[in-house]
This record gives sequence, structure tokens and C-alpha cells, in this order.
Amino acid sequence: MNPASDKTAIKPRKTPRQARSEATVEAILQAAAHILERSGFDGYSTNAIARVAGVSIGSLYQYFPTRDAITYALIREQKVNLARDIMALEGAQNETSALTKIIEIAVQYQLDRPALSRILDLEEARLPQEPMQDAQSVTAVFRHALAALNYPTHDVVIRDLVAIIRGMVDAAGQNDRDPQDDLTFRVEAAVFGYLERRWGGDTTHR
Amino acid sequence: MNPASDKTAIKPRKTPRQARSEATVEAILQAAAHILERSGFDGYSTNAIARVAGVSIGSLYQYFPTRDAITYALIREQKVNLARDIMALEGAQNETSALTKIIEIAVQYQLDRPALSRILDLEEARLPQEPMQDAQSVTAVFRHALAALNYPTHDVVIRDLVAIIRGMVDAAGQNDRDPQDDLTFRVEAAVFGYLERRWGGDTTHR
DNA sequence: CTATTATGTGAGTCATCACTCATATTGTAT
DNA sequence: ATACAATATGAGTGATGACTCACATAATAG
Repeated sequence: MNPASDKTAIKPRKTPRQARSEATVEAILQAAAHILERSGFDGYSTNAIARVAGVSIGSLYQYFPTRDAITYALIREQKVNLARDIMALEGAQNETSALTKIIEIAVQYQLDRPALSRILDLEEARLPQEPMQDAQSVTAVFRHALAALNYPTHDVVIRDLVAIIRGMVDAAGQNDRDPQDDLTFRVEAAVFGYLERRWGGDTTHR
Repeated sequence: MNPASDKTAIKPRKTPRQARSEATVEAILQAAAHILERSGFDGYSTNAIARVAGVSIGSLYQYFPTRDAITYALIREQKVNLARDIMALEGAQNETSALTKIIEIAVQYQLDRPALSRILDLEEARLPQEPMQDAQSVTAVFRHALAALNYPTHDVVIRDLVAIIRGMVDAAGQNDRDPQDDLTFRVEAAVFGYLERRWGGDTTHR
């Protein structure tokens, strides 16, 4: 009855076809990210997002059927960017393993916009899982990196590693007394420590 | 002006003095936990909590000045229970290290009421930090366990370990395809892997 | 130029929800 | 028995906020 109660309608109601409407969508997403980053979940209302974006509330609902749809879009964007950056470094093959690069980039994201990436992680954990095929690009990157080091590539291993990295990085971002300069090193210790302890003392990694 | 806007007023407005009022408080907390566990944050309203508790909304506000105060109380309760259970095992000194016991008990909590402990962790990350001295009991337990194994006891180390354990345990609880029977083993791998990799290959641990 | 479609607008609707308060009931002290 | 404090009640208030809709304007097609 009420279209808003149709939880499957998460994708944009309309797909922008002209340049100005794409700008509108972009402005909305930026405004949403800005509000989340500055004031957390308080004030994260569709009206506020539209106001900050300099767009009418009606326009917002032309492209996003639900407030959560905006949040999902931000999460998706973050994931896609992360996977893109990792794969960009994939080409430059130097001595460090792909797994090390993943950690470096994940930490980089955290240091760049700590509040935003943290709150998006929280929201992702809170919102019902959307069947997000973009997430699989991250999984694929991990699988590839693990295979290169002759480690197992089961889903469980990847989930554990993602959980470790996320947990540490978000916790460090929350605590402003955290000496974040060695965060990469600390995360590496946990990740490689976990792998080595489970699948042999092959110390050629890193 | 509005007492509800006074964010410092988080502790119970009144302290129960009679038996029946303590029962009321207990019913409210149980109802809140039940709702959070069953339907997540949706439906977690003060009116619903009072209804499920079989208590009037007015009674609820006699003891909790804010809805968040209820959530804080649940978080505090969980922390206190955890610290208590760990210290109970502290006495029974067998061959396993105290750190191993901490992990076992933390995993135990997760397996017991996965949805609840997960959502309370999320809420704790989301709510403004209350100056919670109860948290320090958990920190103290960690510090003691680390010292027994000749590991550093800096705040950073403890924060990292807590983040690792929480991240892994919550992620496992979220994913119902997770083979949780070996969760303890996996978390141990990450924790001891992290420690050994940073402070020497002393393999007498565990 | 005209028709058609895409995009934009924002006052208004409706439901939810945190929280209050005037009043009623129960326990306790003396 | 009486007084006083503790506890319980729930209809009501006010604010918030997601979302709609009737209408306006801008782009594009033919």
C-alpha cells in the first residue's frame, strides 16, 4: 500500500538521464556524508539532507525511495572505491604482498575520514543485509591476495580477516588518543599472526 | 529547560527502595533486552518496552530519565557480568592462561545470545561514551592476563585485543553460515598471533 | 513552435515516539 | 488509625521526521 513500506524498493526510483539530475544525486550523497560525518546520526534526516544539498525534499525522493536507500548508496560507494583503489595498486607489483596493500589502503581510508567510514561500518552492520554484489568485489580481492600467499581462501577466513581489520581500524578511529601512525603495523600483526598461527610458520610473507 | 535534554542525567532518576520497585526495574531491563534481541532497533521504543514489561510508561520514567539510559544500563550489565565470570574463573588456576579464558568466555557470551550482545556492542559504539568505570574492570582483567604472560599492558594493546575479539565475535554472530564451533580457536589465533608477532616468538603461551 | 518527457518544488499530511503530569494506590513509620 | 513517602498509572502533549502530491519549470523531440 505505502510504497515506502516495500523494503525491496531500495534502488533509485528514477535513474537520472540528464546532467543536472546527476548533479542533484551527487549533491544529495555528499550532503548525506557530510551530515553523518559532522553530527553522526543526529540530524541525519531527509529534510536536513535536502537542505544541505541545496535541493528540495521532493527532488530527493525522486531518486531515493527511502532514507536508508541513501545510506546504502554511501556504503556501496565506499566499498566500490576501496575495491577500485586496491585493484589499482594490484598492477604495481613490488615486493610487498597484495594482502599488505589491502591493509594499507583500508587504514588509509580510516585515517582520511575517520568519522565517516566508522559510522558507515556501523550502519552496514545495523541495516538488513542487502544482496550487495559489490561486496563480492572486496571478497574477490581478498581471495586473490590469500591465494598468492598459499593460504586457504574459504569464506570463513575472509570474514575473519575483514572483521579483524574493521574492528581494529574503527576502534582506532573512535579513540582520539590512539597513535595511528603505527596502525598499519598493528593490523598487519593481527592479520598475519592469525594466518601464520593457523597455517604454518611460513615467514616469507610480508 | 527540558530535563530530557540534559545529557548528563543518565543515571536512574530514583533509586528503588522497595522490593516491588526493584522488580519493576528488572522487568523493564528484561523487556528492553527482549525487544532488542527479537526485532533489533525497530520497535525499541519506551512505550513498547513498558508494554512488554507489563508496566506503565510512567513507571518506566520514574527510574530511567531517558531511553538511552535503559540502553546504557543493559550495556553496563553485560560488562559487569563478563568481568564477573572472568574473575570467577581466575580462581581455578589450571594450565590455560587467563587470556585464553577471557576469549572463551567472550565467545560463550556471543553464542549464548548472539543478537543481543551484538546489538549492544553496536549501540555502545554509537552512543556517546559515558565515563563508565565498569569498563575499567574489563581493562583491568586484560591487563592482569597480559602481565602474567610477560606481554606489554599498554592501553593500545588492550584496545587492539578488545577490538579484535569484538569484531570477530560480532561478525560470526551476524552470519548464520558461520561454523561457530571453532570460533574460540579462530579468535585465539588472531589474539596470540598478534601478540607473538609483535613481542617475540615465545611459544609457551596458550 | 508544440508536445512530451524529465526534473524540480515545498507546503502539507500522518504516524511515531519520547516524555509529562495530575491522580490513584500501596507500603511504612509512629 | 493517621500521616507521609514510595510507587504506579496512562491519557495527553509536543516535536520530529519520513514521505506525498499537485503543480511549476526546464530540456528535448518532431
